[in-house]
Amino acid sequence: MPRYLEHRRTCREAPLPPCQKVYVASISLCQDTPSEEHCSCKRSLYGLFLQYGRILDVVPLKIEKLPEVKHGLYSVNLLLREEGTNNPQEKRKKQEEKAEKKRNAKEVQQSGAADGAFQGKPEPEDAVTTLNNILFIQNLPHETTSMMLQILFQQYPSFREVRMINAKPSITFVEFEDDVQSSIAMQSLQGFKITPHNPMAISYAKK
DNA sequence: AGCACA
Repeated sequence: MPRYLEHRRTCREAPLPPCQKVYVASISLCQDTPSEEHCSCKRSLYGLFLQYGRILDVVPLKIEKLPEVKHGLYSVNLLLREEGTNNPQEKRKKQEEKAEKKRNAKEVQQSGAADGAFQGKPEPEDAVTTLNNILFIQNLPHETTSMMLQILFQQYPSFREVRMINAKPSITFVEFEDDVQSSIAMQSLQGFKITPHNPMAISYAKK
């Protein structure tokens, strides 16, 4: 039995915690025929939403008003994770991050650097600042699939395709039709976490 | 950290 189904079964059998919130998200998706239990989109949605809480179900939606869209729209129903329900590892990491922020703030003060310290120094004309209709994504967790990335990026207009690199699973390229659209997608998804430990780092691809 | 495909 696939892991995402195991997870769902556990959810059904386990007594529910005092009800938090039920979150419903609808997302337009892939072309796969959703043969009930194994559709790659469904699996990807489980993968993407697991971090937010206890997934009750991923339900294909029927859209009568859009007869040409037979499938590809799902709602994800889940109980949002309560604050502080995260595992101890995460807690520790958060504490470390806080401590580091403090340290950094001190260093800045001591060196006398103000907010405008870098004003006047022109940014180097490198890949980070050069617009491109292709985005370069880094820091992806191993379990990332191109379907997951497609779900994330195709919600922005003029999405073209995701190209993963087999040899380097933690990076990928996402193409849009122009650099205006790619920039919007970049801003919106910058730092998006597929797992709590992997905020994605998005920059423009090198020309 | 890292930049592939055409």
